[in-house]
Amino acid sequence: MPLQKVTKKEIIGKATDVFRSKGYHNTSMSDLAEAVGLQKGSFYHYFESKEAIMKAVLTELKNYLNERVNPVVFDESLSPRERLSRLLKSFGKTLLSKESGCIIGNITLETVAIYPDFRTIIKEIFESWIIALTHLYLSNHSEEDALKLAQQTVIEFEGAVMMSRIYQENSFIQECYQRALANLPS
Amino acid sequence: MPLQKVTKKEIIGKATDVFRSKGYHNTSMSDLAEAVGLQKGSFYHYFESKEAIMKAVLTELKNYLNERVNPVVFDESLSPRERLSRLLKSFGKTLLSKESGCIIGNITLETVAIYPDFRTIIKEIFESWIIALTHLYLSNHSEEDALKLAQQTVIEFEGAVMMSRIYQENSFIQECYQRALANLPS
DNA sequence: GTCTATATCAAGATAGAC
DNA sequence: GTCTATCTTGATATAGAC
Repeated sequence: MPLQKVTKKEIIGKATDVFRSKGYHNTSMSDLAEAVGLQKGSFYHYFESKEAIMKAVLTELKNYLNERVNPVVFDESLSPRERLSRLLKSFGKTLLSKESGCIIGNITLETVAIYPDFRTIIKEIFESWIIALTHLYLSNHSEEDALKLAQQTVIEFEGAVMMSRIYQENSFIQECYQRALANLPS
Repeated sequence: MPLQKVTKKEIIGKATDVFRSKGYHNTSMSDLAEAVGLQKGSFYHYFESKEAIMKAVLTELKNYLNERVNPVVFDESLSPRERLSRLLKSFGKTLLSKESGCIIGNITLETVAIYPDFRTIIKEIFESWIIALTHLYLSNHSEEDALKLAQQTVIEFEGAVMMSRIYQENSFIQECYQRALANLPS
């Protein structure tokens, strides 16, 4: 029996990069197979369709963010500002690449109208992120204001990533981080 | 000689709607032809490729915004706040649809890494918009602040449109308008 | 579990009749 | 200027050998 070349988790990781840089419709099953060193036919042993692998990528992102990234907001040994700083940095590390932008943003605009399943997972990702941010902003804002600020931070994050790709410079994202931090006491 | 069914301008108008709702890669030449009531083969009489029609759509948007939308910022018979309000409304009317979001945002994330020509036109669109917004914000801000606020307004606009599509509600865009208006004296 | 081979279909684009 | 017919390619997906 032949050697197993990859694990499902490894495939999901590589597929994440491919989808982020090429988008959904412009990514072929060959692209995905090649990225993990499999023949196209072999790829179907792990995922039955392109929709299935995309869903697995989104679900893995959601789980990772909920288990490894969002919980930092409850670390009371750190100042709210420090927690926000770490949250934003981790989010960037998980979702962004310098050349390709945000995988969630890229996939959202391309698929939200066509694949309700994708939209559901993406919505959950944004919802937990907004909850985490709201928790931090509550340290010096009313509940209503904290929620609005959290939504605004997410909105600016995605908008800034788009602008950074058009202008090919990072300053928009940096300033977005700074504005978010300015919402908390220093 | 056969009847001419459509003009180039009409095609560009219909194609704008199709590209906005289906994106670039998921739009086929058949989709475009069908939208204007032509056979696929006939469509090539007007545009030699999908890239060409997309470029024409972006260029037309750019020209329309520069000639018909952005100039409102120089209408000194109106208050800066009223001018901003009209500018934002016209931008929305030109670029957005309730179901499909912003054509510029949609096309940007999908093509910016692949088609430098698209990126050039899109960048010009954002640049003129930022210039127009900066002009308005100059009425009560320093040059540096006005530019930052203008960039922030654009960023929030695109981010808010994305969020409004995920959550399927309009409030994000409304609040984005309100925040922009709050930058000017009432 | 991986491979090669292949079925099926739709895409972008062209040719030529009217 | 529009049509039908067609070429060519690349896509998703499946079948079956090893």
